Amino acid sequence: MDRKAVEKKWQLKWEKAKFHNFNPKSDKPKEYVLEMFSYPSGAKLHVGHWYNYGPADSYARFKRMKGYNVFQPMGFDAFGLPAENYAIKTGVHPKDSTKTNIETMEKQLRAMGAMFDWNAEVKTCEEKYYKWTQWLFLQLYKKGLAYRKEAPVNWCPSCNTVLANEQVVEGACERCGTTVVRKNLTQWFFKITEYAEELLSGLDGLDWPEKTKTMQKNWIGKSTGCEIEFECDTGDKIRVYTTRCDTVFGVTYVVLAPEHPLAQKITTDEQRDAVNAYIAETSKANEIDRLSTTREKTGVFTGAYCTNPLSGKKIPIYLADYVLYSYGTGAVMAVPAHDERDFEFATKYDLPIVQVIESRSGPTKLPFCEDGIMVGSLGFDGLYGEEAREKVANEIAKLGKGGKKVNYRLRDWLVSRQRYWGAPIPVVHCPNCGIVPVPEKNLPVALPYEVEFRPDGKSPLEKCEEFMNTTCPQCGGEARRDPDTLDTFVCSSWYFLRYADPDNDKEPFDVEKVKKLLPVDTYVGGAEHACMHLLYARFITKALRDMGYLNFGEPFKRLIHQGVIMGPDGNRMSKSHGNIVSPDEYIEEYGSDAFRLYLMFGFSYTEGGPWNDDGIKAISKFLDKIEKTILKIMTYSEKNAPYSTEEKALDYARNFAIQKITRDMQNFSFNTAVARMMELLNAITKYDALDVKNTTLLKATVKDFLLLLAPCAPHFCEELWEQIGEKGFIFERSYPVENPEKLVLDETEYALQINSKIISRVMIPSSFKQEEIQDFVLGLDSVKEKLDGKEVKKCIVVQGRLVNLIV
RNA sequence: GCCGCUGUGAUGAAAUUGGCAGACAUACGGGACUUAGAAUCCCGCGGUAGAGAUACCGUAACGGUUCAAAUCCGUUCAGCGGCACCA
Repeated sequence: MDRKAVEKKWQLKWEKAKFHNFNPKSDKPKEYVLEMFSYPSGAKLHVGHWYNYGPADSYARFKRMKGYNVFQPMGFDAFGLPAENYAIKTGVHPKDSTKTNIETMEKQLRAMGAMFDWNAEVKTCEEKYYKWTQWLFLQLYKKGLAYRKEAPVNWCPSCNTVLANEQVVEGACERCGTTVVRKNLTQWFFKITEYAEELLSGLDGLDWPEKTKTMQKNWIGKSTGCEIEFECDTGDKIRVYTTRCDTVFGVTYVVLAPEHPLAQKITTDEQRDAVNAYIAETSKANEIDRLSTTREKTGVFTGAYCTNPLSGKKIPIYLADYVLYSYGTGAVMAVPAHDERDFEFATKYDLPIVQVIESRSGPTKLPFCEDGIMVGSLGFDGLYGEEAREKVANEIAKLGKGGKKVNYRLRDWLVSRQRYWGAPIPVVHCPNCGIVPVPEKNLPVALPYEVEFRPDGKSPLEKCEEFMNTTCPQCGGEARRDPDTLDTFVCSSWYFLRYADPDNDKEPFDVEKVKKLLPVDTYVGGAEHACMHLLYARFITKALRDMGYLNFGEPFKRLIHQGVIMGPDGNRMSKSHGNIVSPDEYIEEYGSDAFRLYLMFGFSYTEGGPWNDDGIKAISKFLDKIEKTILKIMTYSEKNAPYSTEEKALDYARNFAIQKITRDMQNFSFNTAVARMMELLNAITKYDALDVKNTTLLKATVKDFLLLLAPCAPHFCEELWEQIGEKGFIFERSYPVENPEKLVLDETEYALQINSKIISRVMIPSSFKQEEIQDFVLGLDSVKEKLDGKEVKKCIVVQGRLVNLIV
């Protein structure tokens, strides 16, 4: 078979018949199969794309044959840094390079032969799309879920530009290697923290990899503790957050983050110089240094004191940058005896260490950070762990000095980027009215083409006067636009909704259409998005739901991560490793079906692994053998119809394969599914070698075989389907369903064990029940011989598996 | 440092979730057909001992639970991924 010609032929036929376009009128149950859309890079489709899209498409095709109305769209996550960086390097405008790249990739994706519904295509850099991304921003703003505040950004002093987190590699600029510093700019945020609790609890009901759920859980980082108020001699009140309020009697000092508003206020005159110097010093330190655990702790005494509300003791107040202003209250109570960090700090600055917790088992070695028994804590002595914390927290609440509190590690999502190639933030800054959102009817705020995007310290858009100068929608006076663009993760946080209604120019999507298609039934993509895209998309979905646009809160019911295909050397494929494998030559030589099938067979889908092409030739031969065998068998005339042992065996193999392959396809266990197909082909060949055969059964089996294989080798199977004289597309046919009767054999092989050691295998009638099996086994001569007159104490029978005699 | 995952032949991997370890392939070895084989077909293929039937050992290492462990529990080692002063 000329595979390349055959691929072209069927791709054309499918397209002509609009065979892959979703039919909204169908009464079949819908199945939304989605693969993460790709970034249009200049290079060709790489093995990773193929590995993501090929097998996932086979799944979609399988579901179609199983009777679902499948929707499988594809699009491009087209805004973003790489295009802009490429432009800076070469001078080619991002819009132009992106357009060309999308054209090439689209062509390649079509050549792959996946059943993408190109009618639903979405490109996030097009006005007709980002208009609605901006709309989304405005809705969040209206709801109070988008706000502005000053925040540190990554700044490269050499390139003179803001960097995205992805561009900071080990604390240095990805491009020039200069150490990145912190710089405070006013930034836009989305209040994802508002949904922290639901983002956490919603995970339980999802059919997602446990690993990903755990990562999101840790990222959200719920912590249950207690806030306690310490009153300063100045009258100011310092609230601290702690998860160990049972150690409150061991507090020997209180620490504020250097940015804490009270830091300057409470400082005494003698300490003022030292404190100012310390604050100046720490503000210079960059994020990376500051967050490093190995860094030695530093701090400074403020000269001020406060009072422990429970013990009444006076304790000093320090500033130290090991306390984060952005978490909890930005202040902590230090208990050196029961916290490693406080212990280290107290040791360095010679502060008292007071033990108030005792180990339940063995001696207590300080710092002792586990749960223990309270000591030296007045009326609380003797209490342990959770109960102790409960009682202390209640007491604090009773005193009006705080109480239980839940905190999350999750921070709000910083969405503004001082970059060019993104959706402009639809906001106007008016000298009279302040921040004014652009009215929805004026959307999109179009991204201008003629812009100097080479970095020189300013946001690229800020240099474009035509863009920046506008009038205030509220007062009509002169005003300036916001020069920032939105993080590309904003664009990708709702694209799966737009697929349902991609050409709507009245609204982001028709609510009814989305209700019908969403949520996504199966989402396939890389695990690297666990705490970014997947979390953002969940947040946006919940926010839109609460605004009344959606009737569901979780966008992706089932999630599958394909593994990573590494270079042959076991490293991640990259230019710097020089280990990139291109699919093209393989497709040229063996065809896209063979390549896809090899990807499915050679790797465990969710594991991936180093590339190795040893098996691809074998897959190609497998296809050749199928072709040869099937075409030969289909020429047989149907006359003989014996049905005995061999026929039963073939029928068993056929139905066994149907059962297992169906299960494996459903579970994304593609390697075993293909293995079962090979087994079935082996059974067919074996039967075909007989002199007398039931050609009716054989031909029916062969047809089932083709139907089973079709999702995994679509062009190849369409062609054979036609060649054996069938009408219409093979994908219009139903996937075979096993006949359970044929799976029941007269006899089943059992393993025979004596004292858990296998002594032999025997065939036992399948209909036998426990006792019958036992009697049957004990009656065997070989067993009697082995038992040698010993008494059988116990007989364990595992139906259909084994018999274990304990003597 | 903390959290999570993984560890099975020469190789990619299977194993109905506690029930015959190594399915299905690749590589390798042997044979058939052939002028020839990188084509096709057949046979073998975890290790050790043995001519052989067979026996013993074997799922990173050690220990435990069980009639039965790759699978469950504990300790250790190795690799990968995530988080990284979150009080």
